[in-house]
Amino acid sequence: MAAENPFAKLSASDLSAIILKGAQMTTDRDTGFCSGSSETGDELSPMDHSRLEPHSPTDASEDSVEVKVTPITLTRNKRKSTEPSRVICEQETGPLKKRIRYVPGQCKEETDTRNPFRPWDQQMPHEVMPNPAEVLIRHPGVTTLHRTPYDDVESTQDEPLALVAKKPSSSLPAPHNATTSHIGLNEETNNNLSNLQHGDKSMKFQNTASCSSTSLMASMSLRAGTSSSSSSVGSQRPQQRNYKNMTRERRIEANARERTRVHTISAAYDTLRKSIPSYSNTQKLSKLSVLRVACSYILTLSRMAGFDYSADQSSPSVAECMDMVTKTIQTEGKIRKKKDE
DNA sequence: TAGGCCATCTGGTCCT
DNA sequence: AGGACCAGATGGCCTA
Repeated sequence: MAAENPFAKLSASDLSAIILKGAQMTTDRDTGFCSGSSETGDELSPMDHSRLEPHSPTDASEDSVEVKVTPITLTRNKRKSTEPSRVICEQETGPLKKRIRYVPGQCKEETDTRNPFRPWDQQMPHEVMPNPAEVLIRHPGVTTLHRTPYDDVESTQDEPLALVAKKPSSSLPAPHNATTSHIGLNEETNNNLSNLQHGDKSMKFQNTASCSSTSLMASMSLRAGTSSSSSSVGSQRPQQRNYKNMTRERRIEANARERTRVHTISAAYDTLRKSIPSYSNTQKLSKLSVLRVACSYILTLSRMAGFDYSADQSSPSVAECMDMVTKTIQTEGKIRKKKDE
């Protein structure tokens, strides 16, 4: 039962029309776009808005209605914590970027194969992209919620940070000393120290062991599998497990799988992002915007093919769909601006 | 500087 | 039992 391709019915004129529409849209917006507060030319009239609202997936009210975000009490400022989230060591060099952004133009040669909808793109959507999970290279200063960065010259950045075997520091630092650097500690010790600072829920991992500084030191030798300086704590300590009796190693493996899974999803978003018309080459639509634009874009194409994929089966005209997708791209483009490169 | 967006870790649940 | 999927929590980056 092969699925019928609805776009197979598109005539050459239809395809050229929508391609031209998209190309014109991108070129027009590229030249005229500025910040939402200052731009005037691209603004739609209220009439246009009222006309298009019923079909627009970008209706802001959708979020407020369907996704009721109840304010969380006792929520502290993400960036203005009263106490430092972690101890910054002077030895930490380089930017503390959490992740390294992938810039296509820096990794591939310039080509002439361009998407008619996104003429600035360096490649066509169908080109095979490397698995982002494999491309991802972590910066030595990468910090995550449950890990603090460390500076180990023996660590290899080719591996996921969580899987890099760490050697214990030759000298044991005082765990509760505010001036103590995390540098040189192994991963689990960093976890513990971070947990202590953040009061994180992941301290469940410590349920089987006391959360004292002694256990922190013990975990250091446990993880490293050595008895260098903390052998006095006990070399026969059982492997730490969480509430599900999951070992630390299995937790790390699960984390890696989860990262791969999320990276796969992100890659799919990137593919979809390349497959839809966008506002300009200086912007990167958010995932939510990508979904919104894609929905309106698909609806437009389906209407051109003679189908009606609208949620309310209102059978909007192709012209209305064109306006809708244009407005969606405009609206979503204003939501987020990427700084000029 | 507040807020949006994202990546990451983690635990819970479901499925094979 | 283990993996996939999901949601919550949290910190970093970026922008208005």
